[in-house]
Amino acid sequence: MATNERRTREKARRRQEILQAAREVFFEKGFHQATVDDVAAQAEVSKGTIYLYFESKESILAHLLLEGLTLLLAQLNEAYAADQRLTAEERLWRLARTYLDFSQAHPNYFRLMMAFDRGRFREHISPELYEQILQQSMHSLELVTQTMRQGVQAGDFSCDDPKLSAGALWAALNGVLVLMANPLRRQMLSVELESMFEATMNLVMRGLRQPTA
Amino acid sequence: MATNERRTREKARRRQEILQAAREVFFEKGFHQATVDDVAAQAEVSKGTIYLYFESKESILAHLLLEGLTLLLAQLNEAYAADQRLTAEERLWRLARTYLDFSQAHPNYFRLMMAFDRGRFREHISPELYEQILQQSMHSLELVTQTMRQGVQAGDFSCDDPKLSAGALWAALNGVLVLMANPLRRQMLSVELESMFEATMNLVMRGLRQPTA
DNA sequence: TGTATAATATGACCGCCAGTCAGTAAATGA
DNA sequence: TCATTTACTGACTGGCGGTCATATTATACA
Repeated sequence: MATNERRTREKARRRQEILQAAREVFFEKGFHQATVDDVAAQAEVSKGTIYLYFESKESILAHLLLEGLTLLLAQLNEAYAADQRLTAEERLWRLARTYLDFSQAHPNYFRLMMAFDRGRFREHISPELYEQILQQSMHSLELVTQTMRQGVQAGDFSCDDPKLSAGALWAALNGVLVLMANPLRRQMLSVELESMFEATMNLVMRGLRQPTA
Repeated sequence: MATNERRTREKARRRQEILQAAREVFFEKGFHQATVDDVAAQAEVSKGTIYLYFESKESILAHLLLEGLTLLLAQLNEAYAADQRLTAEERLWRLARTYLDFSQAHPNYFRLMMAFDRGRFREHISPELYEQILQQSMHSLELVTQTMRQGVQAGDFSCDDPKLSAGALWAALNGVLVLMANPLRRQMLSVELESMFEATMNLVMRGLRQPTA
């Protein structure tokens, strides 16, 4: 009896349809403006059905975030593995550039990531989902940490703790991307994202090259 | 007739009472959990009265943010002006440390500042208030920029654009403070805020000292 | 002091929305 | 064909931000 199998498939498809509808509605109107009824209408199901597939509005958003993280991780992986002969510094630049590009190409996903760090999600989603989200970002960070180690081993970098340095780079980039996402901040600093990105990366890179005091 | 004067005074006092109540309620329960009725109850007025003094729930929050920014600016000013003989590098460390301390001593104010950067306020508050908030942060940043200039003039730093470097430092610190505010992120990185702060500052400082390529 | 007027405060009420659940429809299997 | 499980529906509920007609209090003036 292949019925069950088909059922499972159809259920997964319906779930994807809802997620697709949510992506369109949330990214179009913004999470707060968009209502679950909007999503239901877009997905051409009733509101009740939404809640058969997702536990809450926030949970839908969290699944979108997971999508975004998976996409980002894929791109970072690609950047990381593209050329085996890259120096650590070149690799860091590539990873950072990939992150920058991602934030520009998928601002909505990026916003979700930043919202996650601010901790609004935790209370509204299952621990399992939360764990998955965390895992994805840990994998991404691991690529940076590995590159730090590579740099230390090659004698290019001198840092006591690669993980710490990776975290610092990550945090700094987050800060830049969030800050420069605001048009009025750009105006206030009279500078565009690209310049700020390069300035920050240069500062950090020079710091990494320098011998530890 | 001094009646009007007294009226004005009492109105300002009532406004402060509501703000005080909002501070307690919002910081205790969190902005989203707290209701305007909660604030009204705490302030011992009716809900309607709240709306005689503030245009919206978000507007109250924005005024609290302004409070926080004013407090921060005062502390930064103090740190900046404390000792005239400080080198630029020492000053930057003091300013950064002051910011760090502020974020720890007043996490709720700090959260508001970060929320502001995410841009959720703009639609809900008056342009004037928005402008004031922006002004406060510009003043704060100006202290950092000035210090950068000092460093360049003294020959300690070599950076093309002091404002840009100030922005980079600011953004990086924001990133660190936001990231490390999340307990699970600290766990993920197996590091505490203090270490991350110093690591990031060291990276940036070394970058500033280095001659530009 | 009494009364008209203005300033202030109130809380019942409205519209909106996330989330629920009793009921309906469709698919399955015997 | 009919019983049972599965999938779906949308009217309804509770809660909250915000409003406004009404009440209360303070002031001005005779």
